[in-house]
Amino acid sequence: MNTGTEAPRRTRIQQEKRELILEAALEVFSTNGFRGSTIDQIAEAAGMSKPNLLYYFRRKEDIHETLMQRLLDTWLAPLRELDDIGDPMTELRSYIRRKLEMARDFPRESRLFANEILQGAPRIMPLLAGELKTLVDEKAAVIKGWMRAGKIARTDPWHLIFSIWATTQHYADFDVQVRAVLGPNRGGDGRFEDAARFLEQLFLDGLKPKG
Amino acid sequence: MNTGTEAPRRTRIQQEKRELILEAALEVFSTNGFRGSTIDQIAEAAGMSKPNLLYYFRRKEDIHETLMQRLLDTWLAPLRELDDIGDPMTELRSYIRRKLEMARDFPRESRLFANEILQGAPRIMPLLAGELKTLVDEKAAVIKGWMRAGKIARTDPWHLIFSIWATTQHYADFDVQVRAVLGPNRGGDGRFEDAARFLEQLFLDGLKPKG
DNA sequence: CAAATTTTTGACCGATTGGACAAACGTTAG
DNA sequence: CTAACGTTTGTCCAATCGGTCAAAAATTTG
Repeated sequence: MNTGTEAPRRTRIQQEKRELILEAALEVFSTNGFRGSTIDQIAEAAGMSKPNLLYYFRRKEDIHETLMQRLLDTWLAPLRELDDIGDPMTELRSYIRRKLEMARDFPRESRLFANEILQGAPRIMPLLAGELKTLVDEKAAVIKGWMRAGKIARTDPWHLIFSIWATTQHYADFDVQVRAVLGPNRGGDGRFEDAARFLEQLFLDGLKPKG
Repeated sequence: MNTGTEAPRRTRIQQEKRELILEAALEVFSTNGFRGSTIDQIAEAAGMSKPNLLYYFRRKEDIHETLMQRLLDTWLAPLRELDDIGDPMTELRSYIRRKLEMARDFPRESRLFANEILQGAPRIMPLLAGELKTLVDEKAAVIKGWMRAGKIARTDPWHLIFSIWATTQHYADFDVQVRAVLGPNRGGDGRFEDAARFLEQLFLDGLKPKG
């Protein structure tokens, strides 16, 4: 009765090994990009032979695709949670905080995504112009409502969202540079709290001195 | 009298062809990363055969290295120009504007740099911890002076610089995503002016509604 | 237990990779 | 013209690439 289009049944071993491979592939892909990564690298990182890996994922692209699908769900979760119910300024502040926490806790996911976009998003272009655009447009409308209600200053909601993405993901994607510039003292574990404090002030009050 | 360590003398043809190769390599490296790019791709983009290309640059790494050296000079120029002479707020605003113009006019350079950092900066790490850190520390001191003088709000100067880098370079590195989300209307040529307006407001006043 | 099924691996394949090399070609100075 | 030098290319190479396959090993099922 298996038509070939249903979700495949998987044994316990298959589930475990697939997780192992995806974990290893996340590490490798996020630091070398898709074309820069080899199946051998992933297999070695996963502690298995190349043919064994190919038994679970028949093609290199299949691993990357699976990884990307999972990524986008969790990656956009904070934006999805941006809601119209609470206080706008609080809502935005907690969105920024959540995004920064994700950059801290899931830097590899951020870099995997950055690698894909940097190289022209050849594998997720439809998703960007479809699902992502829809979501952002929806949230931009929410933000516009806040502006009309005088709850936050009037600006471009789309570019506001871009600026939040850029500033928070910077601490994952450019982590090497951030740590190099901050040096051993300021570049330690505390750098994310410093960043959180700074970003909160930036998005709240900007840089103009208080009159 | 050539000791092998002096700067090599180059014919007119050599200079021209080397330029041609570097231009082609910038295109290829910036979209595929170092490992993801092949000499054949660069040679074809430069309109010459692979052995011919290797006559001008003996190794793939040599091309990338030359590209990176040139890049860093021009890339940090705007920050170098940040000076203590003018009005602080104006000075910062024009720094942001210049960085955004560079993201618009030299997106390939931005992506080349982003690719290198994303992959752990294996080839320019010493530069980051050396020359770059020195420059940023110097400018952070200037900004701190402005804060002490009450010219701009007190925050972390290093993270301020990061946020300017992140928000401006985002429009080069994530250009595909920006255009996909903005759509054909808002994502056209005007997007950089929209971004400029938004960033100016963000860094000046933040998002708090005017009382 | 034994049979059926799933998992693992060594060996292998054609294609592509970065690079070497000598020969051919073009250019220029004497 | 010719010798010297600079430029270009076809051919080749070893290493690595993504992926196949049959057979061995391990596991599950009856």
